[in-house]
Amino acid sequence: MTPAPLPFPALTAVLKAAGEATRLRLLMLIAEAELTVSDLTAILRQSQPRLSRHLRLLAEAGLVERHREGSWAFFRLGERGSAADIARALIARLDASDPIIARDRERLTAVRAAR
Amino acid sequence: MTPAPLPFPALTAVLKAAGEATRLRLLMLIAEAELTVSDLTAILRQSQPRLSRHLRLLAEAGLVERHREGSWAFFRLGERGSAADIARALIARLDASDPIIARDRERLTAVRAAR
DNA sequence: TAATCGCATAAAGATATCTTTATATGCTTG
DNA sequence: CAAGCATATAAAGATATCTTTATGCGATTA
Repeated sequence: MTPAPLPFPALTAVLKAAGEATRLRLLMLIAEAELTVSDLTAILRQSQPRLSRHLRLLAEAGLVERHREGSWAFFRLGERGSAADIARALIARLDASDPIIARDRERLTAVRAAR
Repeated sequence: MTPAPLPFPALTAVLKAAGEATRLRLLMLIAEAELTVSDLTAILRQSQPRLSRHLRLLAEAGLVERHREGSWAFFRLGERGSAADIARALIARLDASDPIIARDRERLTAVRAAR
């Protein structure tokens, strides 16, 4: 099954959203687990408003989905068949041994363990 | 054969380069034919310095290759196995019936006919 | 219910990116 | 070789994006 084609403005938005270091790191993490904003601040060591904004941009581009549970906001990759397929394809091309990514993943493991 | 993985900074650069409307249009066109800067200015109706700059950014990200022939600069997609594979994958997800893209392609046909 | 937690958002400031304008260089052609 | 063509690049101005700081609000907890 070939992926659903995106109109030009939608594809531009997806790439613009993914083409920023912090947001790409967020995508990598969210692809591995459903995570909350505070999980992500703990992993990336960046301010909560900063990450909230980046997460909003990712959601607006259709790359991630947000769902609230009580007071937490969980993020996960968008459905298969959506723009998030592009995120999956990109992640597959990322060198997992890259130090930035490897460190983020270590911290992700720590955060998950601390649950 | 799975595509060569990119380090995190390289992937960020690729997405940043592709995530801009004019550059994405350039990629679409260059994927179809080797084109010169003046071909591209005729198709996109944008100024020569503007396109030269966008082309440079695409080349720096490894998406396109430039080669000079006399006084012309031809652009084509980068080799298979390089970052340009991502460009190919993105193009495959673009809705070819999108009006912007369709119009660009018509003009591309006209430019090729005028050779 | 008062205090805290988790999150969102807006305003202001800082930074980056984009576009135009002007100019330079190397071909090519008359 | 003079003129025009194809391209590149830099400076300046315009615009967009990002980050911090401040604040608000609903949910949770003491």
